[in-house]
Amino acid sequence: MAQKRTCTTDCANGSGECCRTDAGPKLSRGRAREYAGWFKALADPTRIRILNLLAANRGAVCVCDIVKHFPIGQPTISHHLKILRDTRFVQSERRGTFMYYRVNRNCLGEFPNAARLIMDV
Amino acid sequence: MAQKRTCTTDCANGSGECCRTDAGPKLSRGRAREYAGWFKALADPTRIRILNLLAANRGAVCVCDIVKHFPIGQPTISHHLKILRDTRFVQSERRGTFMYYRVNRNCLGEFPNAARLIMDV
DNA sequence: ATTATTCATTGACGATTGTCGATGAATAGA
DNA sequence: TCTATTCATCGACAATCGTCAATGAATAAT
Repeated sequence: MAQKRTCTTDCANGSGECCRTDAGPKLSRGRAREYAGWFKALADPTRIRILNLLAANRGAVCVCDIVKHFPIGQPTISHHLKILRDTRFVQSERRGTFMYYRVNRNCLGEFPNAARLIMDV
Repeated sequence: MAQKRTCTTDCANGSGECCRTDAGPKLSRGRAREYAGWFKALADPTRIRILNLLAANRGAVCVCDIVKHFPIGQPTISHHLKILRDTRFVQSERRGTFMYYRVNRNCLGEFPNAARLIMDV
């Protein structure tokens, strides 16, 4: 019978022995799902460029103008805008028949916060 | 014949008229794809919690210890670790039969940079 | 009212993703 | 060498995603 080998996960106490009390994730499943959904909204090149387009324009931009800059159809742009709006990366406003979108600049500050919460303590 | 209506995308010059020169995305398709791939690596709750687990442990953690903390199989954990490693969110190191993973803390600083590049200028 | 325009929604499709079980490669002890 | 263990890879499956064409709701001009 072969002797049971043990891994030697480094402990915080620096004992160098196998860490029987190694820490699990501190983030709850729910919060992880929340963050994942947030990152998922940015996990598409088209959405990133839509966001970048909105940021490049000082004011709000109407959908028809957004569509002009992409080689995909209007329904798809609307689909992406909905995802960005649901995750609060953009805000929308109606003016008559037109829908205007602008980037939500508050989200910029949220990035470092998210990083800290995931990667720290 | 109905008169053509025009949208009134806000111009930087504040003219209030339809902005015929509204800016397109500044980010190239290639760079957008690069960023999207980066965010895509974080677009899954399990990967976020793996990252969080690694960050919660001071030293490196071997795969078998990671697996203990999740209700999914070892091949799936390995799959997620590969994605996190390919995107440089984690680093791996071999010690005998065991593979040890640690979080790459440099990535923390990259978050604000990415935010600025996407949402600014 | 009628017509034209903008934009969101629907249903459908291929492609991608997360998961699994099974297998294979590498290593260490007997 | 032989056996046991760890971990990565493969093939398969259901679920999700990005895209499209078609349709619908809302608004404005005639």
